[in-house]
Amino acid sequence: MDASTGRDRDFTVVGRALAAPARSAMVGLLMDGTARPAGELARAAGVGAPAASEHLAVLAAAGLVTGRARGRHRYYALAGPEVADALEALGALAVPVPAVGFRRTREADRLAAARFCYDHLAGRLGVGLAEAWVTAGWLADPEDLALTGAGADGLRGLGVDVDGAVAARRPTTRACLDWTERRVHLAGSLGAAVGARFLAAGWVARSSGRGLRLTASGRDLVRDTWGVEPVGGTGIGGTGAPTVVSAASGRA
Amino acid sequence: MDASTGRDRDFTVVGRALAAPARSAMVGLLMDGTARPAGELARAAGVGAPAASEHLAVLAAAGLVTGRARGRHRYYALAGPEVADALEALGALAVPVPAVGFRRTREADRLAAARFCYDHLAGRLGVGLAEAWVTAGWLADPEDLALTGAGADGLRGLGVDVDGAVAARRPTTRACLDWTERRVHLAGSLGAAVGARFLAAGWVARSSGRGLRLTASGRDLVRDTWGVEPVGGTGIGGTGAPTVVSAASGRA
DNA sequence: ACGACGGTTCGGCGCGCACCGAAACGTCCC
DNA sequence: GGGACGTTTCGGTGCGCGCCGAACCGTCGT
Repeated sequence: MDASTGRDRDFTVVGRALAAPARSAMVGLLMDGTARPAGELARAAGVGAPAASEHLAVLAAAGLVTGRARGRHRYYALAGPEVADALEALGALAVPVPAVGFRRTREADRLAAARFCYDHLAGRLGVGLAEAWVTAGWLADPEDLALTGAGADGLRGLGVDVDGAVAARRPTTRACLDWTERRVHLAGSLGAAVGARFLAAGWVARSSGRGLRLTASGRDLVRDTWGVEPVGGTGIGGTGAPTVVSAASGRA
Repeated sequence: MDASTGRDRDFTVVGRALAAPARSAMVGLLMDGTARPAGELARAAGVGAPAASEHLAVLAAAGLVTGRARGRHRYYALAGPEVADALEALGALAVPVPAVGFRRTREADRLAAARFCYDHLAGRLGVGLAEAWVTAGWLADPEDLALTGAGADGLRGLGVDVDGAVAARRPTTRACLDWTERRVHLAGSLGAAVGARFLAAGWVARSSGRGLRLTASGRDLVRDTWGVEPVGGTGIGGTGAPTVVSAASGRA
């Protein structure tokens, strides 16, 4: 309250909300888009139930999460896709963490290869698919990755509930910036539908938390159909390997 | 330090950094990409010099700002474009502020119309130009808004230092998500060059802080050349008015 | 009806942070 | 060189936040 001329956007509320390690951990757990009961979040954050309850109240007040009572549990989830997007962008800043040590690097590598971002595919798999579908003419490449007619047919052929996605109130397609690849992947209701289909068809399987493991059938599918190979070999060195085999640059 | 399986990205550091109102105000001031001495930031944030110095040390430790001593002053600026991007994305979350009151709404409206985002044009002007240049074939529309040959010629014709921009170490073009329009505008070294040119040519003028005022010559230029009219009438209602007159949707 | 269980609210405790005043350091000006 | 000024460092103080234990409310099971 005060200060100079034009008051800008105030980062205080969301900053305070993310400041506490326990809250940061909770939000990190919810980044996969799932809704989890307060007790589980408390256990994961390493705090007692009362502290967790207050933390969740703070997060809710900041507009980052919402809670819905179901039965005698209370399920908390991220308030919306835009929250996941902003957090994803924030994550791109925090990389300087050295991240040495076996478990951490293995885990970080798995997340970089394929993971769920709120409710859609991300990581090298996500950006690879998005780029391949753009070059294939399934997605128009303006900033929102709009779905083309060919794309609707193609995705329907994969078993994706395209019609349900376009009927949803959310934007059908949106571009979400990836914090590992620094390139966009497909979000929005269609992104969610694609993610759900990949999971239901057994092309990907949840590993730890938001991490995803590409199954054998999924690996074959994405490699043979679109030339995407997100499991870039050793993984040492991280972001290096190119995602798509076929050329994606040049004229659109 | 602990907790469950795969430790995710940690929002704690940047969260803590943005938590204090004084630090948030300082960062807000630096969002225009300028470098300012510590004393000015202290005055703007309403704290004493010692507190400001410590705040800036915290921000520097979090990797958000960098300080360079020049003479007996010490100039602080955002650490890089990616910081500005992430903060811009964060700003999109904080909108729920009612923002009634004359001065605030007028100022917010000016910022929504045209402003500097770190070092490039943003607001309706920024996204309008980006979209117009995509439809004109100056920019390829993949997520990075890559510069085409025609775009290089066209921008050179406007007096933009295109060659200096491509020679810079930064990425030449990047897409930056706008928090008022929720659409992308042109960032990267080319975005900076465009912004500098617009300022030098007198097409825009700095109003308060990062706000920009479109001059008469600039208004004529963008309207007659690309059909962009960022000064959307009353401004009441904010985001409503379409930015570009010519159709931007449809097939790419 | 009762007890078990998950969640929230209420006091209270302790650490940590934000702020300032005083002093030290470095640079510019005369 | 001396003095002024901008900035940082150093102690020290006070408020606020994060945590817990205990108590209170609700739902589920029987």
